[in-house]
Amino acid sequence: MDSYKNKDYTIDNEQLARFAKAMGHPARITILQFLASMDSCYFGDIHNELPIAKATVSQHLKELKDAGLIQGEIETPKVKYCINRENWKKAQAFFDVFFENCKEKTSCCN
Amino acid sequence: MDSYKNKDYTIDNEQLARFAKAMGHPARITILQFLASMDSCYFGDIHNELPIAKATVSQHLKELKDAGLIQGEIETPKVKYCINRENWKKAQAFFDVFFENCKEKTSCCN
DNA sequence: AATAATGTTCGTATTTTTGCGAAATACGAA
DNA sequence: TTCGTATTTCGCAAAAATACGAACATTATT
Repeated sequence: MDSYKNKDYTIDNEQLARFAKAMGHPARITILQFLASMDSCYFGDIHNELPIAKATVSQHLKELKDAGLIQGEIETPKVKYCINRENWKKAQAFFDVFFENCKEKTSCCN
Repeated sequence: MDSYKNKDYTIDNEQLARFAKAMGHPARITILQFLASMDSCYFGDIHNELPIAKATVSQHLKELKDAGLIQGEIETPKVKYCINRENWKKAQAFFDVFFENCKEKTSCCN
């Protein structure tokens, strides 16, 4: 009998990967940065920052929303987007912890 | 004449997205965490932590290596992997700056 | 009611990612 | 030289990501 291996990913690792994946495209990084730098942010403003079609921008926004990093609010006839601060902090904490776990170790191979 | 738009992504945003993308899969997060927590880390050890085939592990390692987050060293007949600390710090700095740019603002929509 | 303004959704095409098993590679040991 | 160990590469398939234009939905204005 082979030794048992617990082979599932942890919830935390799944969550961190989810956040990272959402950030894994320059358009989405640009969107997040843009939103993080201002209060009022309509779809059109965001589209204006990017070298891609409206439909594509909309898709990227949907992914960011699904990952929880932003939120949208209809303000007819426009749509106002902004950072979801609660989850933003959560993401920040996840990344912080992740990177802190690689503090100086004496004997790594480099 | 339409107003000119500078529509290229910045190098920094491309780089950050690249790091984020590399971290955008639970297997790769798990690998990075594992490597960050120890000094000696052979392929087999890594494979043992994951619920996927060797070939797939090898692919994920390649992506992490291509993104610059890890490095491998042949130690015949094994291959020893470790965190690339230089780029790790770089990535950490990128994420830090990114998240810090969303400090408290008074009037966001949430 | 027709038009304009603002986004989203649909349909589609292309590329990339994820995953596996089998074959290949490299090399030390028998 | 053949065998076993350790890992990568190959070939393939399925699924997901990226991107676009066209069509649609909504509401404001004429």
